[in-house]
Amino acid sequence: MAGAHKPKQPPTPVTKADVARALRNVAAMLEITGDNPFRIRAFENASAAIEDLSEDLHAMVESGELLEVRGIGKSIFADVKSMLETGTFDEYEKLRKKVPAGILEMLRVSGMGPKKVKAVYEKLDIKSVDELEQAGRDGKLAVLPGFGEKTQLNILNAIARYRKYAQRFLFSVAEDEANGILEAVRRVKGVKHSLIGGSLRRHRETIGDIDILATTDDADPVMDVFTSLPNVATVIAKGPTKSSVIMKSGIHVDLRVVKDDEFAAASHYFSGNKEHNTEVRARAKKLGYKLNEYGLFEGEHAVKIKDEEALFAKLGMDFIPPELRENAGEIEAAEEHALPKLIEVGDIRGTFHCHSTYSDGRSTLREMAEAAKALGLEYLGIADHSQTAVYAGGMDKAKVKKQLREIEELNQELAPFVLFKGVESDILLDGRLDYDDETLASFDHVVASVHGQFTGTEAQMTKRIVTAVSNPFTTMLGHPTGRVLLSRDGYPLNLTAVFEACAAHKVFIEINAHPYRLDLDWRHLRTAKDMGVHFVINPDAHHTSEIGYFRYGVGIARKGWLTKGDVFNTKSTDGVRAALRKPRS
DNA sequence: GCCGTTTTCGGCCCGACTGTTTTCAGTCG
Repeated sequence: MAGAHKPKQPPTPVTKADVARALRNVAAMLEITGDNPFRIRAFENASAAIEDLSEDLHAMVESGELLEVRGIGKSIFADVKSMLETGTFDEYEKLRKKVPAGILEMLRVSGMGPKKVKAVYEKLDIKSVDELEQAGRDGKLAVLPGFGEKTQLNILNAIARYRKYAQRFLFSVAEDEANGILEAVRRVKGVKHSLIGGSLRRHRETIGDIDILATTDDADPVMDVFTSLPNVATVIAKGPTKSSVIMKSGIHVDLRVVKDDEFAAASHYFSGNKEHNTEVRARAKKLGYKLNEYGLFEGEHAVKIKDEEALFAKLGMDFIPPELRENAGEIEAAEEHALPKLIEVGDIRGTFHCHSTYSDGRSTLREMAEAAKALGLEYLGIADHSQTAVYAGGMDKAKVKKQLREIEELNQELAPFVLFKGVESDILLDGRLDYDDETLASFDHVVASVHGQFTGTEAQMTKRIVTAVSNPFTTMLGHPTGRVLLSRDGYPLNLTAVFEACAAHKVFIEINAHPYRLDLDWRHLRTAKDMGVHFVINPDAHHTSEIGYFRYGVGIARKGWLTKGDVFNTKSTDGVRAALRKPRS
């Protein structure tokens, strides 16, 4: 019966992101209809669980494996299955009839929660952000019960901010802003500890807002300094323990202030994602404690904790590095003493995939080499664009010869520092590389990358990349999915097939560390590693100032649970040289 | 709706700030 009204098979395959969005929308609509809060959370949790899956969703539903994922029970499993097969599910359709489409958008306006959205919808028939703005201008919001002049003004301001800054910020941009604020906070007399928390400390690839934590016995001066920083555009809230501002850049910043002996609990509290924190607090409760941002409590009395390490120990866990605090299995691993020893920036001894003035780089080979040396690196892999990349000044064969000669001369002069000879070869439409074998053989390494014609189907793009990876001259797969953060999704790809090919042909998968890319995504690293893939962290530098980007890639590698041994460019120069001399078949 | 050394029912994390309130609801993280 119900099936008769279901839409037909959707025209495009339903993706993981589609399912996660649908579940999140269900949660939002349930909030507005005033459903059981725990039921709402179940849908939110399920949405997050689906979003973080690294394996193929269709396969997991097919095999029933999805039921093993924490947060997915029988009911939501059925919803997901229905969504994959028909494009929707009953609960979703039922709610969509009750809650008009534009209403969910209003939830994204800061200060508009489910109750207020429901109130303006029911009392004023407001169904969109546009209508909400109009009502505010007409003074209609202020007269609603529970609303007032101030609330109306706040909503109008929040709409303006929502319009201007609906987007997120690159990690690198947010980090620079946060460091500036942190410095100012640290200079305030009486501040003992301070740190950048939140998603920045977890090294997320994009950042919604900045969280800063400071400890002092006298909060007022810190809050005064913070809320009157020259780059602050608006003060949203100011209290003795928490203040919020919007910077001129549009980034929202929270400052939390606690007492010095509360630092350990607070720094944990302000670093994990919501799910990690909820989970750890539940663990604490089970052990008879209460955990909040001020400490770990046994009844009324606070347990003395010196640092985060001691806090985890009290809860029967090893220290969980901040990057892992995403509730992705780290809590269980910490209890079983099974967390990996994560790679560190200092483990990196050189890096590859760097451009020079031979293609679209802005620094010469010599400048690049000297900058790498100054960073303490032992080697640098040059990989300028290949001849098809005309837009980027790609090298024809004559230019390649000239560059290789210049590199050899520089190596004589700069030894023991080494420039490795390489190229970033375009992967052509049929998967071939961009030079004849003789030219390819003259390089120490070949980074194979897709730079154009992204519009193929998943099957076509996968075949194209697998073909390139199977080429005996390919050493590394550059920016594997081609995404550009905040602007472009990657091309459709069967990553499982790509990982298989890379493992089989011993091709390194690049973690492109350029702050705009951070590709491969950290969510896939564990799966790839389990399939036997090794990685290389490359800055994709086009200027001397960009070589150091590899540290962003290390952050991503850490989020993906990688160790020093998983990453090629932690090897010494000799180790790298030996590995690059792989047999050409 | 999910989950289980609290195990198939009965729980489910915790606190700060604002604005509209005469004691607290709503929102946020």
